[in-house]
Amino acid sequence: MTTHEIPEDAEICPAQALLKMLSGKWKAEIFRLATERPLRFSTFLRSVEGASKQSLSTALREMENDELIQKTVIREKPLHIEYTLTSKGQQLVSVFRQLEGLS
Amino acid sequence: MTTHEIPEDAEICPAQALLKMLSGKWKAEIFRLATERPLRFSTFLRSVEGASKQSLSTALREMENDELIQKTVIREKPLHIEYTLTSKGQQLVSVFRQLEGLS
DNA sequence: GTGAGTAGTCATAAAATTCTGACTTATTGC
DNA sequence: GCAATAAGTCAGAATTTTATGACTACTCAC
Repeated sequence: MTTHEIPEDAEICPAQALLKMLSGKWKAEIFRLATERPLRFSTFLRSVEGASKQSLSTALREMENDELIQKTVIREKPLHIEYTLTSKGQQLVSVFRQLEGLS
Repeated sequence: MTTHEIPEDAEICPAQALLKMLSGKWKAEIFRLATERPLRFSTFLRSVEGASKQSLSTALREMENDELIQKTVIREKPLHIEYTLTSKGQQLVSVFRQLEGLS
């Protein structure tokens, strides 16, 4: 059968793709916090009630793959990791800010 | 205990609220189709593979409550119902269009 | 080398979301 | 009245997402 392969992930609409990248219980919050300051794994868990290590870990990895955030190892007093917005992520911020004007 | 009531739905960020309104398996697609032409219940079910009556019904009701779409009874040849974007919904379209410019 | 802090992974359990299929109500054509 | 179309609702099943709790690995201070 030379089925006319319907692409499994037929994302024609960029906005739709973006919504998918930020869907899930914690991704929007992760993104928002990362706009304010570098995000750390344990800090997020402590401050955001209800979130689990597992979900956070998965969300961070997916957002990294989607190039919304990036991971940096900080070799300092307490060695740790920081997640910050990529330039792609930063670009979204200005679009989101416009939303705050609307009704 | 006069707990300093942490509002259960502390949606301070409008962008976050919007993402929530468009989260779920079919809402983005519903929204996108509604930007193109009035949306009908059975047409959606026929054209979008995998969607169930139940989910569609729920999604439409929620989006109506969120004032993204509105429901109109069309008293014509085959009496039917049309879902169209509200002005609030329309406003979002221009914001989404900007997304298409980004990487 | 022991203990504390940071950042995870893994298997399993619980919870939330979505689908299935039967049934309902209203309108229209014959 | 009878069948067809449109737009649903409802209970229960299946699927997907998220949470739990135990455990690992690395670094640093003592």
